Amino acid sequence: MTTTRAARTRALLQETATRLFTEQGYDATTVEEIAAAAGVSHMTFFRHFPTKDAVVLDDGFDPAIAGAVAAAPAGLRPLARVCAGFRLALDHVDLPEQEQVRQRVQIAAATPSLRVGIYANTETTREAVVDVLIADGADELAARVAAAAALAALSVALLEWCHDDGADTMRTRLGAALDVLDGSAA
Amino acid sequence: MTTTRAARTRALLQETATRLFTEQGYDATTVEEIAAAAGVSHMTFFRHFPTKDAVVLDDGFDPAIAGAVAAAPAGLRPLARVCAGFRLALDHVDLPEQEQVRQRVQIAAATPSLRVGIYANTETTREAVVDVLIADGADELAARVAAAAALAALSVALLEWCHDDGADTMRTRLGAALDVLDGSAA
DNA sequence: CCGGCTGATGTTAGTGACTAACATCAGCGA
DNA sequence: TCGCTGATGTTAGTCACTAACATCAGCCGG
Repeated sequence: MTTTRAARTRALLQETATRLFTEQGYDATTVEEIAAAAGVSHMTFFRHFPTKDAVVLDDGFDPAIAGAVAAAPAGLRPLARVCAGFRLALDHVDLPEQEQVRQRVQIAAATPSLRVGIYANTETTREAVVDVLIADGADELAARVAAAAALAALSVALLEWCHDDGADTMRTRLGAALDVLDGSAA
Repeated sequence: MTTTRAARTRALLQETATRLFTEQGYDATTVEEIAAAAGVSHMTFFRHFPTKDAVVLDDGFDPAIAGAVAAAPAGLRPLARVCAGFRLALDHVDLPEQEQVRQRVQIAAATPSLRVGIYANTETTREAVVDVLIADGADELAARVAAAAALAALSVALLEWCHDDGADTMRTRLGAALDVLDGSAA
C-alpha cells in the first residue's frame, strides 16, 4: 500500500492549490478552479479540507507541542513553562519540508484573511497546552493566558521569518520570539 | 443635531442584531433577518458594518490602548512596557456600558467563528502598539511579539471574564491576565 | 415656501464558499 | 467474479457579501 487513493487526492489538491495561490493570489483563486485544475469536483475538495483556507493553514506540526510542554520542568511559572516546552519542541521536531511550509506561510502572510487565520488555527493546540498546565495545578486563567501568549509569539515569529527572507533560520526566529516572553531579551 | 440618521440606523441595527443573536444564536440568524427586523434592507446593514461579525466584535475601545502604551515608562523591556501601558489604559478608560459589552462578549464566547474573530480584531491595535515600541528603539520582532502576546492575554481575559459570570470585575480579570505575562504571578 | 443637491436607502442581479441528498464508480476481499 | 465500501460526481440549494443603478429623505440657498 504505497498511499491510499484519498491521501493522493489530498496531496494533489494541496499542491495544486498552493501553486495557484502563489501564481495568482489566494483571493483571486476559487475552489472550483483548484478542483478543476486537479481534475476533481469541488465537493471532493471540501471532503479533504473543511474550508478553503485549511489548505494553507494546516501545518500539522502543532499537535506535538502539547507533549513537549508536558515534558518541560513542572516547577516553572506557567509562561516560563510553556516557553521551555516550546523550545524543547523546536529541538526535537525536525521541521520537515521547510520549503513547503515556507511557501504556505508566504501565502498566508500576503493575505489578510489568512493572516488572521493563523492565530485562529492555534485554538486546539492552545486548549491542549492549557490542559497540561492545569493538570499540574496552574490557575485556569494563568494557563490560558500563558498558552495564548506563547502561541501568539510563535505565529508572529513565523510571519516575520518568511517576511525578511532567509536571513535567519526558522528555529532561530522562534527562539528569539520566546525570549521576549521569557525575560531573556533586553 | 441629536444624532444623524445614519448613526441612528447603525445603533438600531446593532441592538437588533445583538438581541436576535442572543435569542436564537449567531449562526442561526441571517443578515437578511436582522435587516428585516430593523426595517431596512440587507444592503443598509453592509453599509454600516463591513461584515456580519463586526456587529459583535466592534468594541471600539481598542484605539485608546496605543496611546496608553506610549505614556508608559520607556525604559522597560517591550513586554513589560506593553503590560504597563495596558494597566494605565485600564485605569483611565472608564469602560462604558459594561452590560452592552458583556452581552456581545457572551455572544462571541458562545460562537466558535467569533471567538476566533476576537483575536483577529486586534490586528490594527497591535500594529499601533508595535509602532509605539519601535519608535522607542525596540527590536521589530520583540515589539510584535510583545504586542501580540499582551493582546492575546487581554482577549483571553475577556472571554474568561464573561464565562464565570460576574465573580470578578472586568478590570480585575484583565489585570490578572497581565500579571501572568509580567512575572507578578506565582 | 420651493427646487435642487447630497447622502442614506432600496432593488436587482450577481459571485463564491460551503452543505445536503443522492447517484455512481473504483478497487479490494470473499 | 461478485459484491461491498469508501471515494467521487451531480444537482440544487443557502448565505455572506458586492456592484450598478434607481430612489428617496432632509437640509440649503433662493
